[in-house]
Amino acid sequence: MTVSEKRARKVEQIHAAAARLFAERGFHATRMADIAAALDMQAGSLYYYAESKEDLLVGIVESRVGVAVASLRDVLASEASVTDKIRTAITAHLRAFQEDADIYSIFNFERLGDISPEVAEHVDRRGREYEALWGDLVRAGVQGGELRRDIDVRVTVKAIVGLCNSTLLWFRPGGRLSLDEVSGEFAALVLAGLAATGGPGT
Amino acid sequence: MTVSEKRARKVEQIHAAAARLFAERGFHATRMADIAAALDMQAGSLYYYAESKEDLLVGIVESRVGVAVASLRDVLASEASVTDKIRTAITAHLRAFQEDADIYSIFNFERLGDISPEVAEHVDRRGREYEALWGDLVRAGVQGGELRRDIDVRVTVKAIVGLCNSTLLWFRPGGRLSLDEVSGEFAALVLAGLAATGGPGT
Amino acid sequence: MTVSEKRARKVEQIHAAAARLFAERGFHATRMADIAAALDMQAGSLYYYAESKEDLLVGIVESRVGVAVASLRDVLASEASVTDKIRTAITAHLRAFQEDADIYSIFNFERLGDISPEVAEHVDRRGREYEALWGDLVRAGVQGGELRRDIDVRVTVKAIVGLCNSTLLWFRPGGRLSLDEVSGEFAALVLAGLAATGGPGT
Amino acid sequence: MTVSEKRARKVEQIHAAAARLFAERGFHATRMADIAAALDMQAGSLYYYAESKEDLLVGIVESRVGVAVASLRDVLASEASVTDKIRTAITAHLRAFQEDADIYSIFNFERLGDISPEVAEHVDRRGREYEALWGDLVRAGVQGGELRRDIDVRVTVKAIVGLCNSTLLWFRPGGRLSLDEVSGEFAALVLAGLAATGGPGT
DNA sequence: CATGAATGAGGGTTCATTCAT
DNA sequence: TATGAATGAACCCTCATTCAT
Repeated sequence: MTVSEKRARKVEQIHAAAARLFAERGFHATRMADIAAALDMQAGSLYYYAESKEDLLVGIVESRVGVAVASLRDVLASEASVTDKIRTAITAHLRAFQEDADIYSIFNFERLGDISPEVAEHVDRRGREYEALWGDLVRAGVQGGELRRDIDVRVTVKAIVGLCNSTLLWFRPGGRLSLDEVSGEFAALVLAGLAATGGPGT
Repeated sequence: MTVSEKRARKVEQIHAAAARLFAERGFHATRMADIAAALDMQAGSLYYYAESKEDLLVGIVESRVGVAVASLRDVLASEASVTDKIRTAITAHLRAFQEDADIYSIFNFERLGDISPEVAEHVDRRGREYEALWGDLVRAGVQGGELRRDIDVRVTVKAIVGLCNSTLLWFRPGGRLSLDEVSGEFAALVLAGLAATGGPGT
Repeated sequence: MTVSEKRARKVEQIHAAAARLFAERGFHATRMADIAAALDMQAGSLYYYAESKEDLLVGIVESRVGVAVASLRDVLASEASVTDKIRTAITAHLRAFQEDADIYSIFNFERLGDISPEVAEHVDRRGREYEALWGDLVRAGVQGGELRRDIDVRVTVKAIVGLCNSTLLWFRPGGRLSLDEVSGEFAALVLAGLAATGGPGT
Repeated sequence: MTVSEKRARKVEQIHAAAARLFAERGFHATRMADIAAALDMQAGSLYYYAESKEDLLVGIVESRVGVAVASLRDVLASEASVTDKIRTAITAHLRAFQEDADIYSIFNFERLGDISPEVAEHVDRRGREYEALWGDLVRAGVQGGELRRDIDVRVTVKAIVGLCNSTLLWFRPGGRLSLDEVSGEFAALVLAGLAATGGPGT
């Protein structure tokens, strides 16, 4: 393992520890000393790897933003029906949250604009892209007759995304229901909620 | 107006200003001086009305927690069908959020447990009560045949509440859709999503 | 004494204490705690009056820069001969240094450009003005025949000013010679050094 | 080249780089990392050649102090007239400053007493020796009738040395005037300023 | 009640220095 | 010898809180 590989690994460890604490306690309530302690270091040592606490947050965010969008893009690129795509996309969303709960908690709950306007704008842009993809999916469903004609696409997208995001506040793996059960339940609610009642064209 | 009435009014003004700032910037990022400045006061003067910044948050939370539950209890006490009650309850939820966005933002996004375990427990208890009422409503709908038999009540409740809560992040009065339009859209999604497909008893 | 007068007085006390320490130890070697201790305060309290340590330096410099130039301008406006003006101006320079040794030490020895480019530029500009006035004086002496024709005006000015400035490093009131004796000696050296040897026009 | 020669050479490089930075930015504003960077090294590596930052300064100062005195002693040992010796000594002073501006900037502007009282005392002693030599020269001129009787020798020496030292603040080789021109101008000023007006013995 | 002033604890950050490799 | 890494003390600065007036 080269020197710079070791360094990169350490940076990643620091990002991971910081992300966890930022997600758990919030950016402001997390002290550099907390992050350092989580890694058995001194606070000052962190500055060997990051220029500032803010830089830590920016580094975390920048390194992960875009993953969610990419994953949904894959789902959309498939040949499945809109119904199947929605089901799959909801599962993907929840799975991403489970795998990277820290970063998504930061995206959703931290006021990034107060910390770094640039990174906030970056995250917002990705969020808008994500919602735009969902919008395309829903619109396609309406046009193809799988989904109701009378829905408002943008509010519907907000609803689906908000629904999925809300799991951040309560879902914990190992609880009563598995992630797949929850996403199944969500998908059933959403699909039934949006389904065209009669056949296509009604 | 008696002296103590004036005092109570001032306390309320302070709570309102603090609630707004806590909601906008977060508890940690809000300084006592910010709150004071919003009221054309000096930071030190706040201590005639609150013992501490924490106490301010606790006061805000304690004075409002329970309103949401009470409002839902009213909805449940009515004679309407489950379907109508759900529709009304969603509207009530969104309306409460619009009227008191600050306090609900604090409930949803602030880590109360890190500030005051007691108040956090209090809020959580009310939240559980609120969800319990929703649970009763949903269960009644299932039993009465208005709602699908195969739903998981607790996840369904999480879904509905999470859906409604998510409006805190994007809904702004005066936007493209009115609050009633959004709640109508949400209700349609939820009701269609949960509706028993065949007639009662199927 | 009004509230804002008291405040202004305190600011002045802080500036004076800071100026003295900056002059004695240098800006970087002076800690905010040192300044505060000189005033029987806590370091944090200084921030009630100044935004930063840098701001303290800037405040000190900005409030005094220009005094030396003004004083020389007065000398130049008089009706005396160039010879007398030079003598008077040298005395004025040394007297200003004695009265405000702190600020002039800062001007001369602190690297202001590393602390605040704006304030450094301001001080430099004043310094150039000061030298320009000396240049006018010396040139007038040459043209009027009081001073030698073969001198280089700019170097001569640097010499005179450098000579006077050097007293910052060694002159202390109460020493063997009084300030007037030193300035008399300096003036004699400079005037004899620059005097036209023959009569005017030689 | 032996191992210890290589080491000595490296020490000298480090001293040179450190001296330059200390002169440019000041001791406190110069970081060990800056010095190391100037030599394409890591800060930690400097500790193979110096025990501390302070030690670096001490090493620089100790290795050069005395050169100026030696050079003046040579001038004094010659057979020239006092007038010629003064002219030569002024040139030597300015030349030494040009060749070793860094070290003389440190001598003149750094508060050595705050860093190492011993080295400060050493430098001061050398400075006093230097001034004593100048004093001998001036006194000889007075006694020999070349210089005015009424001058105060010590102030005159301070004046000459201060004058020469001030070039550190503004003289840059390659400017409008050469170093020889400046020292010629200075010598003319000083010699005319000190010259006995009547013949010897007046 | 309200304010201006002051406090002091604590947090982010810097940097000379050390040390295992 | 040189480096990357880590340390820890110290510094600047913030801010909730207190208090005399």
